Amino acid sequence: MTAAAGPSSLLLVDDDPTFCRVLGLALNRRGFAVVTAHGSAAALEHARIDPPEYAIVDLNLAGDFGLGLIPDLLALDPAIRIVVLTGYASIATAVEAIKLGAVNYLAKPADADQILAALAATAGDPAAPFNARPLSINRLEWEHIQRVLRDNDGNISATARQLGMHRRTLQRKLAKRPARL
Amino acid sequence: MTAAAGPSSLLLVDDDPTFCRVLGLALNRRGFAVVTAHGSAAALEHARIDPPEYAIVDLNLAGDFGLGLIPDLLALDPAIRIVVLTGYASIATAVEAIKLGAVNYLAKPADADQILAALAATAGDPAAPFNARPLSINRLEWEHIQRVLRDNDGNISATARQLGMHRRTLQRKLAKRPARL
DNA sequence: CTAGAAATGCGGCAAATTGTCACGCTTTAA
DNA sequence: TTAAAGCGTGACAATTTGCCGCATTTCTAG
Repeated sequence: MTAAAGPSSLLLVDDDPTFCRVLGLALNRRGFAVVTAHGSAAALEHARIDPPEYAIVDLNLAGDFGLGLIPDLLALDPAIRIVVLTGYASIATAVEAIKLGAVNYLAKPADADQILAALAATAGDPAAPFNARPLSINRLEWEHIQRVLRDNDGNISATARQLGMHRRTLQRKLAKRPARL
Repeated sequence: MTAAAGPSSLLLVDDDPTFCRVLGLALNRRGFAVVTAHGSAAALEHARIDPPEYAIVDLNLAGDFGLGLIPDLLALDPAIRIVVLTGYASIATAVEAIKLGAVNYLAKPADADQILAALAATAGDPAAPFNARPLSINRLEWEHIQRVLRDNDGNISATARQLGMHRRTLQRKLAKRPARL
């Protein structure tokens, strides 16, 4: 990675402007020329004009624009290395994404280093270098809770239901960690 | 599938003789010429003598022990349609399996019909089933553990350290999960 | 406007999980 | 061939979770 000759171009597709901006900045700081798009149409438009080297596609709850976007992007340029990122990960969609041509598939939350490693991953190379230290179990749990909580507009009961955990337990977890990241 | 011209040959690779026999019978009843192998070596031997049309590879151990079998089989005959079946399902290994050339990846328990559907699946032509639900806390934790464990080549002590959890606890989690899911 | 439904924030207790230490036994490295 | 690291296991205390109930406070129709 980290091209020695000029910055690599990267197309970031995600509905959420905040997430887009944060991740975009982090990638920028690591030497990528980042372009963001908030939908398939905009993403394809960008790619048509100037096909990027890499693409990060976020599958949010909104329809299936994410998976369908993969072959569309590859049709414009088969060399684009696409990584799928989603908070609603499932094995079924992971398999589908890879079959459609994505080079990797990550479940949120994923930090910039994990994403870079995913972009660099080569097919079936178990000896791939791993540099990023993984999130602790607790941290991972916290991130996930926050994300789902946000999706539910702060509704604790609904969040607990979706997470398969008791409402009381969720309350206690939230109370125990007022602020931290 | 239901092959139109004669029984299709299928290689079933699984350590567990009982599971092998049960599934083998079920597939036989559906018109497949089933050959079973209880290990990579035996599987490759069978495949070398007479490459099957289909193969079902069971990953009984977390990690890439079984995954390595995929390229080996495809090297003998690139036309083999391989489905990976495992009780230790995780997104990380699913992605790896597909990249290595498997046509599908299923989590146990799966019945014969599901497996047949998986064998028949064509690359990216069916509408992707999009699971519009976030992962449960337990599921997310499991996926993460699998990923880190893989990064550490199965080293439980190192994985526990990185995850900020006690080795004993990790062992208990690993021992408990495979039974379910 | 108002009754019923849903959500919230507690307290408490039993059940399950985790942290921790200890011991014997393989691998792996030096 | 030692020394260091890892693995599997048992046991017991410390925490955490599941699950009850209940008093308030929001929604959400009718």
